[in-house]
Order: sequence, then C-alpha cells, then structure tokens
Amino acid sequence: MTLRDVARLAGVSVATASKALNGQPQVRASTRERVMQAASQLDFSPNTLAQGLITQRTGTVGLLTSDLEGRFSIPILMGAEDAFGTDQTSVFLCDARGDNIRERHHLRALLSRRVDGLIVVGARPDSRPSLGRDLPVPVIYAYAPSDDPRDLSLVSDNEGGGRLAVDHLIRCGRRRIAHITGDATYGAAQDRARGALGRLAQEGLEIAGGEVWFGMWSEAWGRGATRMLLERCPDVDAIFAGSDEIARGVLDVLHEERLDVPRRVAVVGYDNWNILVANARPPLTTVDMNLEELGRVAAQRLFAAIGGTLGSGIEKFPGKLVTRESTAPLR
Amino acid sequence: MTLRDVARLAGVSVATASKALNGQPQVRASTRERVMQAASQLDFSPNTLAQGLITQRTGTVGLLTSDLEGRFSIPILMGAEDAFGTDQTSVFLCDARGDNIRERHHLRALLSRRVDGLIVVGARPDSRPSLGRDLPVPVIYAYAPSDDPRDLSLVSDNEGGGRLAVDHLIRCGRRRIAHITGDATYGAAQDRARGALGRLAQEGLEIAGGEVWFGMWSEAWGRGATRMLLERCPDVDAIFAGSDEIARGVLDVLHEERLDVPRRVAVVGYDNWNILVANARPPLTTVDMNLEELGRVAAQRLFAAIGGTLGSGIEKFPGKLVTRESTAPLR
DNA sequence: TACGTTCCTGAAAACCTTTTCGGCACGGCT
DNA sequence: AGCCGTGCCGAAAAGGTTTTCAGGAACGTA
Repeated sequence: MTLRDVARLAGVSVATASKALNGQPQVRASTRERVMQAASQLDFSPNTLAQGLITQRTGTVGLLTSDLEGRFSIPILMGAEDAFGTDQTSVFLCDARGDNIRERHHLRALLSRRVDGLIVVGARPDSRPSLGRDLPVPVIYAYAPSDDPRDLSLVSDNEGGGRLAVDHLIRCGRRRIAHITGDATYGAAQDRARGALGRLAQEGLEIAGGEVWFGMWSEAWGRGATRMLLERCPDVDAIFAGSDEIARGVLDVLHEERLDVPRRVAVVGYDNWNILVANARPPLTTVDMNLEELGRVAAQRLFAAIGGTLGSGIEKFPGKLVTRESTAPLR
Repeated sequence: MTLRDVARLAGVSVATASKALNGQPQVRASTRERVMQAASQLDFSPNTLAQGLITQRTGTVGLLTSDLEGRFSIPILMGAEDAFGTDQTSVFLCDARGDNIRERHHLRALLSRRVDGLIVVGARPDSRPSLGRDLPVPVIYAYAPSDDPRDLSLVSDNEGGGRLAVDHLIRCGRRRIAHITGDATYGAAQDRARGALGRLAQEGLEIAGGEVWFGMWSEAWGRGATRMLLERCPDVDAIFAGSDEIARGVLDVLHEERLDVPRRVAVVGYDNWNILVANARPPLTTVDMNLEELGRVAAQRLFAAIGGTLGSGIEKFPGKLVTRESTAPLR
C-alpha cells in the first residue's frame, strides 16, 4: 500500500514512481504508464502525512466556530466546505462552544497539525477578539469581524440589507412603514435599522409608529410589538421585521386582527430561514444574507492567501431580497 | 520550533527530549525538568504529522455527513465533537451533499489522510448503503443505519418515542388521542406510529379519528390534517404530532378554532427543535431524540474501537419527553 | 582492582514521500 | 575516436518525530 510497493510492482525506483504519479516530465511515457497501472492495481493512495511533512503543505484548513448550533455558522461552513471541494483540501471542524480557553486549545491543536490556514466563524455579528497577528498561517474572520483592523474580516452588510427591505416596500407603494427588530445591543440590529431609516429619509418618509421597536429576537416580541404598533399607528401598511422569527410573530397578530397580508399590510423578514419563511402564512418575503457565498469567498480568499499574503480590513457582503407572498404592490 | 531546537536548548539529544516530553520513565527528573522548560520557552508543539507517520495514529477521525443543512446532523456532530474533545482527536468534516460519488471521493481523501476512524451521519432515519467491509479503519453509522447488519449503527428509537408521547398523554388523562404525522415512506413515521398505537392498545384505546394521518413534514399539513380531524372527531382531547413542524400547524388551527391548549386538547410534538417549540403558543411538549448523546456515544464507541474491534448490529437510543405547557392533566 | 548492576543518555533506524543531483546510455558532432 | 548534449532513471537526503539498543558513568561487591 506504499509507494515502494507500487515501485516494486512496476519495476522502478520509488523516485521514478513518485515522479510518474505526480506528472513530472522526466519520465518516459511507457514507464509512467506502467507505474500508473501498478498504482491502480494496488489501489495506492499516497500518505498525505508524509507528503505534508516534506512539502510543508498539508492541504488542511481549520474551521473555528463559536456556536455550531447557531444557524449562522452552518451556511458559512457549507460554503467553505463547498469551495474547498474534495479535491485538495480537507476541513478540521472545531467548535469552541463560546469558550475562550477552549478556543486557544483548538488553535494550538490545529497549528500542531500544521493546517494551511484558518477560518474563524463568530456567533454574533459583532466584533470578536483577534486570534493575534503572530500566527504562522493566514486567518480569515467570517460573519463576526475581528477587533483588530489589520485582520481580514468578511461580514454581512446589515445596513444594506435594511435599505434593501425598505426599498422593496417603497416600490410596493407603501408609505407607512414600521420596523420591529431585536436586541438593541446587537450591532446588526442597529445597522439594519440605520439602513431602513436612511432609505426612508431618502424618500422623505418618517418611520411609522415614530420609532424603531427594539426588543428581543423572538416571536413573542414580534407579537407584542405589533400589538403596540397597531394601537399607536392603526393605519400602518408595511412592517419590516429584524428577523424571520419576529416576522412570524408579526404575521400571527396581523392574522388575529384580520388584517390581510399583503393587501392591507406587507411584511418583510430577515435571514431567509427556510423552516420559518416557507411555513409562514403567507410565505415570507425576507432578506437573505448570502452566507454560503460569504463562506465560499472566505475559502477562496484563504486559498489564495496560502503561501502569499492576505489583505486586511472589513469586507461587507450584500444580501439579497427573496420575495414571496407576504409583500405585493398596493392594488 | 522543532524538537531538535528544544533538545539543543536543553543540552540533550532529541531522543532524550522526546522521552522527557512524553513521560517515558528512563530519564532523570532534573533532565526532564530542563527539557520541559526549554519546550515551554520555545513554545514548542510537536508536529503531529511526523508523530502520525511513525506511530500509525493520527488522532483524527472523519465525519461523513450527507446533509449539513439538515437539522439532524448538527446535534450529532456536536456530540461527537464534544466527546472527542480538544485533547487528542480532531475531526475532519465532510459533507457529501447526498451525492454518492462525492462521498466516495471524500472517503478516499480521508483514508489517504490516515484517519483513525469514521462516523457516517445519514440524512434520513432510513437505512443507507454501507461503505463496505474492507476499510482499514472502524466505521460507525449514526442516525441512518447501514444496510449491512455486520456494521455498527446507532439510531434513535422512534417506536419508543411514539410510545413515550402517548404514554404521557394517557397519564394526563386523555382518552381520545389522534396522531398526525409526516411522509409514510419514512421509516421513522411508521415506527413512531407503531409505538403510539402499541401504547394505545395496551390501554385498550383506539386511535382517535380511526387512523394515523400520514402526510408531509410541514406546518401546512399539520393545519390541514387537524381541520379534517376535527370534522371527523370533534371531541378529540389530545394530538400527537410526528414533528414539531406539524405540531405548529396543529396548534395554529386549534387556536383559530378557539380550542384551548392544553385544557381542551393537549399537543405533543417530536424533535424538540428549539426555534419551533420555544416560540410556540403555548410552548410545546415534545420528544427529544437525544441526538447529542447519540453523537457522543458514537465517538466513544469509535474511540474504543480504534486498534480493537467494533461490535455490529443496530443499537437504538431512547428519546426523552420534554414537557412544556402544551400538555397538562385534565382538570 | 576487577566485575557486575543500575541508571541515564545518545546514535541510529524507522515511518513515507518529494526532490535534487549524479550517472548511465545513446545519438550526433567534430 | 573523443566529446558533448539529451533523455531517463535511481541513490540519497530531507522533513520531524518515536523507539530500540548499545554504551557510558557511577556505584557496590568480591
């Protein structure tokens, strides 16, 4: 099962066998053919440890995530896994469970396995501590940016997403647009709200209800806020929810109040979380953060940086609006 | 950064340095101390590739999943990751996207990386093709069993889960219990139904509505089936739903019909999918498949089998009932 | 002093591959 | 005939570690 066996079967030296299998030019075509045949006959596959030891490339990367159960890591992880493909690169998955010292442990383990690079996926879209600048491999931060601006971070453009949602509502002819969103301590909530307000201002509109409704990332808050909103501003004709969960709560109350969606009130969510949007009544128009794409690009950037050098700063990824039946033009 | 550097700094040979760091007995205490000091001073961490090359143990395992986005792989993956810990073992994550040839590719890559073992996580609870018996490393199938009974598979006990749910409803004093569930081609749906019917028979009860309602794993089906059920059997006092999604649909219709949950009708779901059960009105009693535990045990079994040998057959894992407000004793 | 023990240390082989470089054979040229 | 160039192949080193085994020192005993 080793190269030596292949070489013996083909009647050549290991050196020649190696060159034959790796497409090196200094080997006669007929010899190469014999080696290839021997290799496939023995079902030979090279020991990547030995390869890595000598080439100083392992063809592995570490994926350091902080919460696997969180729904944001997964699409990014899939995108990255996808981009690396099965060809050359394998991915070490490490979940730090949000624990800093576990993260250091994982980091240490990954480095001693000589990974070629690292992708760090945060749990919340707010910035997280840098792993440090003195690592022997390139590092890319995804979703949650590093707090060190010299690192390279890829994040979702929340402000753009908020603008996108409101823009769509305006194009649907809505004029009394409210915004119900989650925890105000989340940068993402602030950014989405800023984008929404910006687009409204551009149109000369005020936010319906007089303010952005910050609260929690839950259906219950979506329900509660909607009731308060309807009391203060009964003629609202569109609600932009800061998450699909909140949007579900919003829909629930509108349904109870017999306010037709989308004819009377249009609703836009955020996240494009399939289980929520597909089952909603009616199916929910929402902003998709394009996380798979983000993961894919992270992988590509990392791949390009291996051996070379990495950029720095925070790169924002635009989301995209996915329209379903919860929004429609007025009449 | 290599062992040679450590040895040089400590004034010993690499052999002695290796033995000192690995706790081998044939080294004087003072010498060991010097080596340890040198190692920590240089922040030395051994090259696991070289170690693996010589010890024939890489301390890595492959996690071969068929659908990452599926919600079932993730908890299992977390349990496994958890059990391996950061100490010795790292996990290669490979997602085959349900594609058979991609799976073969990944398998080949993992073997050439000399993983010490494999965990295969299926997408559906039905059986899947075996990877074969002639692999050089132990393999454990999780969630979806292998179709070869000589392999070792760890799966969730769906029949037990169905029994558990109905048992709880009976203890709550319910007598007219219905079962609305998903796609009849899923073994899991059949098993849960069998468990439910078995427990009912044991109590001398018939299923309310006269039959198990098979359909789809969606809220919409939950709503539709509930309407039909209420028409055929208006005095139903409990509904066991085959998934939390379906249960959400059930709750929705009961809410519309002003049938109080749990006083008038009790509802039990399946999966304990947090986003759905926590946000439900009222929060949903449900069966938790204990998938993290399953993943954890899979990892432990695999770890034990490395070097040794593995059992075979299908091992079932009991679920557990998580009670919330959607069920309560009658009066 | 000579010898056997015990304890510790280091040289070297091994794991498997890649890559460099020297060498061999052969043909063509002067 | 002697020389050079070209094309192909193999010996050997390298990568970093573990493990075996031989040897040296110190010590006690005869």
